[in-house]
Parts: sequence; C-alpha cells; structure tokens
Amino acid sequence: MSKSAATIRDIALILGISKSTVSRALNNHHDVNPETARKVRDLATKIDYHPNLLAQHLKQQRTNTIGVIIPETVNRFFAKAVGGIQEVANRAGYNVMICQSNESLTLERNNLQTLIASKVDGLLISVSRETDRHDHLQYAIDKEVPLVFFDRIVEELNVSQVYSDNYDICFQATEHLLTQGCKRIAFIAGPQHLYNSRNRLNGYLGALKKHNINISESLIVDTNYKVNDVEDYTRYLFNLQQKPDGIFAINDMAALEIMHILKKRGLSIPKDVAVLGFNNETICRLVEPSLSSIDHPAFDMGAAATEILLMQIAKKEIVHEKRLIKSRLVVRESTNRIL
Amino acid sequence: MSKSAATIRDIALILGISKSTVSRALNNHHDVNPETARKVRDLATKIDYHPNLLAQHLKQQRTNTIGVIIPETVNRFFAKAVGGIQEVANRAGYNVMICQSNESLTLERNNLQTLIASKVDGLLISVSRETDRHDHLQYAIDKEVPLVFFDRIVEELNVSQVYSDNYDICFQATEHLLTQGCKRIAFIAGPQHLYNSRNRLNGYLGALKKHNINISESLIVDTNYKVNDVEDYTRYLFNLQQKPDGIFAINDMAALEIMHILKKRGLSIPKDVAVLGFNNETICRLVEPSLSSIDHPAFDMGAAATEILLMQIAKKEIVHEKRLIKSRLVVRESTNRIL
DNA sequence: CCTCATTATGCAATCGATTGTGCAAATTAT
DNA sequence: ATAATTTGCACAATCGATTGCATAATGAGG
Repeated sequence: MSKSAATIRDIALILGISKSTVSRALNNHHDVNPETARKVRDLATKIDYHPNLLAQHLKQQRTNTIGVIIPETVNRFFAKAVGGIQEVANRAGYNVMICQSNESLTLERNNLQTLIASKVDGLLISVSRETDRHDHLQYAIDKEVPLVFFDRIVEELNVSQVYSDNYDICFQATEHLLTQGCKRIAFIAGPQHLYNSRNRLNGYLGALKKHNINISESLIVDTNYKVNDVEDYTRYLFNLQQKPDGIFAINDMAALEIMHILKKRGLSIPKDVAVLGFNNETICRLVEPSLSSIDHPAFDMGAAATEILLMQIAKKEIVHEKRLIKSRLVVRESTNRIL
Repeated sequence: MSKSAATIRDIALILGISKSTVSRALNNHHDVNPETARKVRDLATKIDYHPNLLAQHLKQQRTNTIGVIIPETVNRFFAKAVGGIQEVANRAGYNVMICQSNESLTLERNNLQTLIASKVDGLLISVSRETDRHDHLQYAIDKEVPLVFFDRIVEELNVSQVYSDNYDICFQATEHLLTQGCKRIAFIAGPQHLYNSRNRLNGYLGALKKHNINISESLIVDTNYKVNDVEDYTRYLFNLQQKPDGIFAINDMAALEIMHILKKRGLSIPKDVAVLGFNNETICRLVEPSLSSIDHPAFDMGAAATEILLMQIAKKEIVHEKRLIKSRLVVRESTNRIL
C-alpha cells in the first residue's frame, strides 16, 4: 500500500502527548487546550496527516459513503443520473461508490453484497434488465440498509422509490401519434418483468383502447434494450403484410437506427412512418428529420433519489417515499405529419 | 448502519471456540480440525456471516479496490473506458471505486485525497480539462501509490501511461482532408495545457507543413470541450472572409452540431465543407451524411491501464510502462468529396 | 516411562482511529 | 486555608478482523 502514512500515534509520539488528545484536537473537541490543539493541527499539516478512513469508518460504524448500483454507465440515462447523485451526495459530504451490474443479475447480486459488506450508509439501485427475482433486494431490506430505487424500480418492494410516469407519458405519446394520423403504431417493448416496461406498454395499449384502435400483437416487439437486434425487428416489422406507419422506439439510439434503416428502404419520415424515441438526447435535435422523443429527466431522478436516501440515513428510520418525476413529450419533425 | 451484522465473535461464542479458530477456519488455514472447520462454515452460512470489509482491509493493509478518477461518465469515451476497467479489475477480483472530477481541478484533488485516504491499492487517472498543475499527482507518486494515467495523460510525470497516437492520427486525418481537396481546414483545439490537445494540434500543423499549406491562425479555435460554445465558434468561422472548407471537430457531438448549423446555412456537406469528428460513436454511421471520425478505443485503453496497474500492484514495484493504443481513421460520407 | 513431534486451539497484539472514565493540576468559591 | 469545581490530558476499551506465539492433547519412538 505505498509509503506508510502518518497516524495520530506519530503525532502523539512527536508531541509527547496521548493519541486521545490528538484525536480530540483534530476533531475540535472542547476539552483540549487551545495551545495544544494548535500544535497538533500544525504538526498534522506539516507531516501531511490524513485520517485512515478505514479505521475511522470502522470505529464510527458509518462510512459517509453511499453505494450506487446501475446497469451501465455507457447508458447515458444512467450516466446522467450518476451526475445528479454525485451532485447531491457531495454537497452533503457523502462519497459515492458506483457499481455497474452490466445488466446482469449475478453481478447485481455481487455488487450488492460487496457494498453491504463495505458498510455503505445507504444504497441507490436501478435494477438490471435481467432482474426478475428480488431475493437479494429483499435481503438488503431485511438488513435494514437504507435503500432507494430509482427509474428501474421494483414496485412490489415496500421501500422508497423514485420513478417516472411511464404509463401516462406513453399514453400521451401514443395519442400524439394517433393525432398525427398513424393507424398502425409499432411498439418496441422492454422485458415485461420490469415495472417500467410493463407500464410503458400499458400506456401504449391504453391509448389505443381509448381511441378504439384494435391492438395488433404483431406490432408489439419484445426486446431486451439491446441495440444490435434493431435491424432484425425493423426488418420483421416492414416485412409484415400490414406495415406500421408509426414506431415508438425503446430509446433514441434505437430510433435513430430505425430511421437509418427506413431511409435506406426509401421510406420517408414522418410521412410514411412516424418515429418516436425515448430519452431526449442532445442528438435528437441535430439529426434530420429531428427526432421527437420523451424527456426523461435522469439528473433529477438521481438527485431526488439521493435526497430521499440522505433523509432516510439522517432520520435513522425507514421512510417509504414514492416520488414521481414527470417526463415530457418533445415533439419534433419525426412525428410531425400535419403541415 | 442497519441491523448489526454477524461477526466472527458471534460464531466463536456460539460454537464455544475462539475468534482465531473461526478466522482460520473461514480462511482455509491448514491447522484447523476439518470437523471444526465444517461447523464454522456451516454456522457462517446459517447466520449469514460476511466479513466486515472495513476491518479486514484495515488489518490486511490492502483493500482489493482500485480507485478511478475520470472527468465525467456522461462523456461516452470515459463511460466505455470504465467498462474496460471493470472488466479487467473484476476478473482479477478487484473492486472499482469510480470518482468523477466533473472536469474540475478542485474536485480531482478531493477525489485523489479521498481515494488515498481510503487506502485503495492503486489509482487510474484521466485528468480533468482544468488540470494545469500537477502537485496533487506528484503527491500521489511521492506516496508511492501505484498509479497509471490513461488517455488524458501527463507526459511530464514519470509513471505508467496508456495513451493513444494523437499526433499521428491527427496528422493522418488532416492529410486525408487535404487529399479530399480541402484548402482551409479549421481545427477545433482543446486546452493546450493538456498533452492530448497539444499533440492533436501538432498533428494537424505537421500535416499542413508537410503539404506546404500556410497555417492560418484564424482557423484554429480554442475551446474547452464544452458543447455549448459550438454555435459561437461556428458562426465565427463562417463569418471569416476566408471561410473554411473543412472542419476537424473536437468530438462527434460537436461535429454533429456543426453539421446541423451548416445545413441550416444552406451549406452542403461534404461538398462545401468536409466535417470530421472524434471518437467514432455509434451515431456516426446513422446520421446523414454519415460522419467520418476517429476511432479512439476507449474500452481497450481502460482495460490496458488496469492490466498495467494490477501488474504493478502485484509486483510491489513501481513500473513505468508507456503503452500506446492505436486510433484509427474511419472515413464516411462527411469527408468524402471524391466521387 | 520419558522425550519429542505433531495437531488443534487459545491468548493477546495489531491495524488506526474514537470515546467513556478517571485523575491531577489549576482555578474558583467559601 | 480548605473545599469544590473546572480544565486538560492519559488510560484503556472498542470497532472486526488477522496472526505470531504459547500451550494442551495426542501419538510415536526409544
């Protein structure tokens, strides 16, 4: 571990006082002579003393660290969410330990175990797409580790959750496509054991029902958030006898890939097919036609989840706050068929 | 900190043996009765014992954790690099603690201090764009913390570095633009205290010199990797009397923004202006015209840096390996002016 | 029967901090 | 001058693990 760092013992020996006094001096306790305190602090600076956090945390039974488990940082939604988490956590003097599950349940389990064994003060979790069992999460709850889910939440578990109005926004977005004259809207659905995916699909179905559009199973594509099968299902959709005239993609990158394929097929967007993304990435306004999308406020969700977690840690009681962060439909050219 | 977890003491008390025996049993020491060992392990499983990592690490003087300091995870290059880091680290049984400097020198300093105080076994660093002083990095070196820089390296410091051939690739890319008939190539340069930025600019200048193109200062734009001033400098460049006919952007998003602005101005890409990006994001092949870019292998750089770091940790000696990871020019429509 | 290994276990120190308790010296009150 | 209080500091326990050394029990060899 490199050169052995200075400890309070070193300071104590040099000044000929006890470790306890050094500790109290450094922590600004009242019952230490101002003169001694000054000497201690000066020497600490001089020999570059920094408390060993392992020792400190072991003794204090808290680590000032919150653990974060997300699927992947290459997923920009989560990268942004981490931004919000760090912002709030750092401001409150907390450190953040980020783990990626790589969308794997096994890794998610390992991460959880490691973070708990490392005695993090609390956990922020967005589950992997493989997470169809919750024993490990229930385990954390049973251990009474302060815990907040965000975005990819698990509704069944009775803990704090920060989520977005997936049903409503997908309902609204689908209605928007209908208003634009779409009759056959394809929906790219995520894994149905995920609460978010279910809600999104239901929002879509709800809007169709409301407008008495009959639901065609062949237009609902099951996917796994993977980008590489976009080409497959797009080919499938446009080889159907009754081709779609609108596509509600699972995220912006998938939408862009779809647009790319459709253009190559000589289809015009939005005239022949309207395309709608999800996440409202910067790129949406830069492509041609610009991509309509759903603004899904990642930073805010991360920040909100962290606020709730910190509150929970401070109160030392389990709170069950469910906070909704609203999404917003951003209409651009790719779905604008009314000129 | 939640429900107090089981400790070896608990196991020892229940079985009526000593802590040391429990510890040895759990760590598969030879000199413990197989029968006792079995009982210990069974009970450990039963009462869900997991060693307190703080205590373990404090005693062992190593944490099995490597610290990572990167500018931002929302920067996809770094998100991917983190992927490579985790891959290699986890395979070797190491955990990863990721900190973002948010491109701020102050935060970078804090992160470094925290990670060292947390006794990470080694550090992987890609410096922030504000990092124009190196005292904190030298500090880590003096403390003999195993350290590897990657991508945004600091050449002056005598430690292991994983870098890419910025000079060569920019030279090559500039030559490519010249071959395509560009006469006035604008170059968007990053902060010149960064080694990478200097090399890139020099590669560009080198190619111009080789081909006897006179260098026009007005075509070299200084920027800070910030996206929001793209509009400003694009306006500036195209209000010049002698407008550019090629732009070498600082990254893909900036390139896309530039293309967007140019299209609005009625300019044709690549005919009027060739545009070249940097990073070769997925989006490059999906836009119209598709964007030429430089493939900058993030995952590999992260993985390589981690390999070197782990080697260094294992050997307990300071190695100074400089490893080059080659970039690659990917030509697409946005710079292809020869039909 | 005694000595010497071998085996299995316990004791106690240690990692580097924090903190309750106690005590001597200094200060104030009586 | 004596008692009471305050001030400043040291001792030792503690957090939860690991590990060198001591020791007891067992068995083997002479």
